[in-house]
Amino acid sequence: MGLRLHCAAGPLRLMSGQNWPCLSCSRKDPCFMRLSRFFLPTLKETPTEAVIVSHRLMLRAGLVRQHAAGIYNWLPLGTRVLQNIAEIVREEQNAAGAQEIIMPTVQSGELWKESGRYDDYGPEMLRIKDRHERDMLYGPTHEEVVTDIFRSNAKSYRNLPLNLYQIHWKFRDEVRPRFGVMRGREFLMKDAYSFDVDFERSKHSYNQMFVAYLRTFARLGVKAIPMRADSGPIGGDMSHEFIVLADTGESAVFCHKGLLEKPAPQNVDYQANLQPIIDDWTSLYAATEEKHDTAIEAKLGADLVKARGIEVGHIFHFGTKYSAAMKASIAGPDGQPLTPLMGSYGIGVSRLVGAIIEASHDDAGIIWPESVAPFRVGVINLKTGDAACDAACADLYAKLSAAGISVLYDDRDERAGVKFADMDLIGVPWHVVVGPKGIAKGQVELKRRGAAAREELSLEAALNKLTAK
RNA sequence: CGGAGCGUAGCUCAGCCUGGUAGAGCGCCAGCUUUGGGAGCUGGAUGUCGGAGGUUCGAAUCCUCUCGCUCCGACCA
Repeated sequence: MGLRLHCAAGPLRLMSGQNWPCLSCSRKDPCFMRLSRFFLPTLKETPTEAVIVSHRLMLRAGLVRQHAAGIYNWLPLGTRVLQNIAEIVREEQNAAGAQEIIMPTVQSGELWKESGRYDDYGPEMLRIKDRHERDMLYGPTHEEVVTDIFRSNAKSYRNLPLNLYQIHWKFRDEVRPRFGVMRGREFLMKDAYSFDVDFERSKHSYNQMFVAYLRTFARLGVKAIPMRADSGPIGGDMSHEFIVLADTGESAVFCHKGLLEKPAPQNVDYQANLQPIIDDWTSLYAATEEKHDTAIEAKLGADLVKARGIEVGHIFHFGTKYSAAMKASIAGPDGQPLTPLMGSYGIGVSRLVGAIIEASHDDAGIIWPESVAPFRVGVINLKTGDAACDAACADLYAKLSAAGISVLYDDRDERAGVKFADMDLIGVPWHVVVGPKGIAKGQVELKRRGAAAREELSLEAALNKLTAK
């Protein structure tokens, strides 16, 4: 069997917009790995610096290591999860009509002086001087840059509508970074920016992102509830935060229980009027701690859900704030200058890794939703060196891989307990346990991570079951 | 940025008060024994005791400065 260790994931993958079958590299074949060759430094004990469960588990499961306060190295396992999340975000952005670009991480301060934010932004912005003493900065957000791209390249209303997005690293010099990647200083974010000719079109762009977000979070395996957020002077009702519900969330949230069961929109035509979908979701009460209304909640009675949540997305319309300040006007249909209306739409990609763990874990470790799991299936060889076990595992490994399923094969010469513990800790969704007793009867065990039950079945039956998904 | 605390082996921590030349458990390496939920025994490797300066015959320990990290608060994708 050809062992293809090609998944040395590169950061460039995060920037690409192509739909490769392998989420971790440019190869067309699926990713799989023998654990004996995979760089997975797991920890039995919890490092003292980690306080919340997702941070603890990310360190213990070997996803990340801290480099400096609020700045992390992503190890192979964490990188795979991050890339899986980014890929789902990317697919849904593309489906909604947004186009991927890459803007600089280091920006010129000049643009920020134009918009007025160079002075307004404060010490959260990391300011840098280059060798010529020019004011540079590590981008905390990209409204200025994208507006500059727009004004110097879009000429006419015919270029609209336009929605440009990137999945890129940002830096905000938080006073107090904490909670691991949930509130780091450097973080991976999807940020999209829409340009439209008038309010109605702009609202449609907003609605497109709203729907794309509902679908994105559903695919990521989390419940994210849209909640009305502060919108500033121009936004009207066009500002929403998307909050993942998790018991350990940082802030309290209140919502109608109907929102919890509402399925994400299917087969969306993004050109059609999306307003009914938005109205359907926003008609039910949902509010964060700061904005909640006890009078409304009293009327909801048993329909009220009190929970805790983590903000993972934020969309808002801000009209001509930047396009006007930066003189980004184009020719309108009547030949007169037209200042486009803009919106911006963020998803905290690296924060989502933490948020998903907060929402999905148990005492033994992480429980990944299948869509973001670093590997879909873990094959546990209980007795490495036993001819029958080795052969069965090799067979499973090859066939699962051939079927396009990412698989992690624990071929290490370790005790059973260590293998079970590690596989639970890193949260692989499906475990196939191959031991000498079972193999003698032609059987293996199939177990779903998080479920107590194990199913004994033949090797073929296990394969069929896993490849049928 | 206000308040508090911590830096000793890869991880968790003891030693510091009362100075005497570096420790434990886990992990790692080798061997044996084990083998279905983080095994047992034997042997081994590993530290500029965060850094700099000072006091002293002698500093992980006392003093000064400095860097880093964490927690609580205010603030945020």
